[in-house]
Amino acid sequence: MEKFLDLISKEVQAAFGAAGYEEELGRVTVSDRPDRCEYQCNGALAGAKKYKKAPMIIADEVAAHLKDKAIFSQVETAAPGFLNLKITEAFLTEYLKQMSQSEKFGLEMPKEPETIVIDYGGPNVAKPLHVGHLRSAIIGESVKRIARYMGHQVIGDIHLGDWGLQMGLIITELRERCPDLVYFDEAYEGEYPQEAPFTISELEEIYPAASARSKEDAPYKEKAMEATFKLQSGVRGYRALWDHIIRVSVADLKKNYQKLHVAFDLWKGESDVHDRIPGMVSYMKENGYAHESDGALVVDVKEETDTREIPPCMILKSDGASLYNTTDLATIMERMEQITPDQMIYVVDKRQELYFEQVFRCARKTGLVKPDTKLKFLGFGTMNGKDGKAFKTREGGVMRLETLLRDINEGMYKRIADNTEQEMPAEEARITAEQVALAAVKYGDLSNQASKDYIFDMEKFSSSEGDTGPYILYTIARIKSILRKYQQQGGDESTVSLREAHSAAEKDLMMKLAGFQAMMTGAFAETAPHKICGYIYDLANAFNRFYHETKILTEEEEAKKAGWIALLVLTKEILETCIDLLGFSAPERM
RNA sequence: GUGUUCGUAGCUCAGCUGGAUAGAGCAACGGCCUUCUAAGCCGUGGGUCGGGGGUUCGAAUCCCUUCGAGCACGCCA
Repeated sequence: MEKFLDLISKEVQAAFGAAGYEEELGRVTVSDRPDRCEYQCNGALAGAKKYKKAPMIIADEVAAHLKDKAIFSQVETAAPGFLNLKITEAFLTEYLKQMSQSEKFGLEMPKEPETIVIDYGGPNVAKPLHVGHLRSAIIGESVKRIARYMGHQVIGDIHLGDWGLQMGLIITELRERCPDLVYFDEAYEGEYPQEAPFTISELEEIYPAASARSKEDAPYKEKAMEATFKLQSGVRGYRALWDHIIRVSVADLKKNYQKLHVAFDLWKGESDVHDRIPGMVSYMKENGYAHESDGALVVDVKEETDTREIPPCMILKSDGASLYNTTDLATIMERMEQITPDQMIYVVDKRQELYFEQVFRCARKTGLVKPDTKLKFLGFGTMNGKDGKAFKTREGGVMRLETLLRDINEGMYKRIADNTEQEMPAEEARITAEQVALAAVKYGDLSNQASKDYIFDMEKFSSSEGDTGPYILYTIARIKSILRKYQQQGGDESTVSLREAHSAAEKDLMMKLAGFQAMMTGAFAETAPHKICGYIYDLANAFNRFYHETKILTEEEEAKKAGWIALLVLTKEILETCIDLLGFSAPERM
């Protein structure tokens, strides 16, 4: 289905053409002045210079060609050259009917779907998730769902930090504590135990301990580096231990991401491309891309148009070891081989922008990707506390994600338990609390532009007043409640049909619904989940206004009531679709 | 130092491919429940869009400059 605005624009563009002007000028937008019109076109103003004519004259000429068009109920011109339009109820209603009968509300699917890899999450194994991981997960998940809904083939890759010194540190610390473990017996040739010699809680304690010690204890750090080397060169016992670390850790990560409604298609990590690195490095050397600089191996990525010096992309450190760049490039190489995506999107802290610029340029220059493969950096800002500084616990430490979510859930549970309006069993209250809490957190994050820092204010996010997740859920729960009662009255949702609006509020709601496709297209094109938030907030407002002035279930005229029910169904479906794209869901009641 | 992002109401944020009177929410104040969820709705007050200059018929939006804040700048990720 064509977008609503495009259909209107088409008419106006044709009118511009008929009046002897270029059709491009006829682009229509939603009105800035709802007191005067519903849609507006500024083309006459834009065309005034080109045609050396007063904009008002152009506007009047175009208006003359629009007067008898069936889709407009009002065509007016206003100084200095605005074209003010209102559309007919019939046209709007017909459009919404088609929308409600179409797959994905008539959203047009791409002729050639893209394959897109989204790299987000990026946790390290053996380390608990903390609030720093929240944004990547929330934004990445939403971007993934949006792209998928738009008809593309999307693969989410968690890209674990599962290689390197951190692993050596854990192994070293384990060896200090339990030197008798069979994994450290180099003479051992038998099978290693199935059971890991540690739990996730132990693992989470071991890493920080080892990390802290390595900073003060040089010989210890030596051992850790040696352990890292042994692991990477494939020493059996170390690999077996590493396998345990990964398994225990991944199981825990899955559990935690599941609570966030975040699901990855690929659980790849840095270790997956380890074997590929030597080949990639020699490829870069042999083809003259890489050269030595201060002992390190680098690829120059400067370009003439640069306004500043872009440092070269380092492939190997001067001690010959690989680094993050190396595994990232090797990962790109592997993806091109195995998936051949049209686009790769990295949802990463914005402070890494320069770094990724180097990696992308290097990948392009060395032919790791095709010339038309898009590499996109989606950098997000910092999550700050109410003081405007980086979000911390009261004690000043890094807050674990689990702790944060637990606190929010508890607060929300109390809120529900205290609610006298809706009494619900404890079990339902618990599930509802989790749903509302997740909506609060995600909406609070996603309603801000991803690239900006934002203030994480849980009190504000979990309030149902204003532009918040709970407000959206409340609106949906309200609609669901009416639909339930309608069924109890013996009504059948599946047979109802939309009717023309009887009030301004109803028409406004209908026009908001009609804007769904344009909004989705924009949100996808700009990888901007906050546009969905803005849209559903407007939509929820429009619905609540309509709700307050309209008594639906007590309406005596059955056809009228059925028309409203149809409108509610469509509103609910669009709201639920949108929140699903944001990564949360609504309860039946709250 | 170089580069980059940002500066919009008391607070938190939209708007930024130039268009009419710069929008929300919170906070403040005032209304609306014997009828579909008041976690709601309606209303009032509140702004030199950091400052200055420029381009334009028209600038929060584009350009320059200046002040202020954040961030990044080869062997971390």
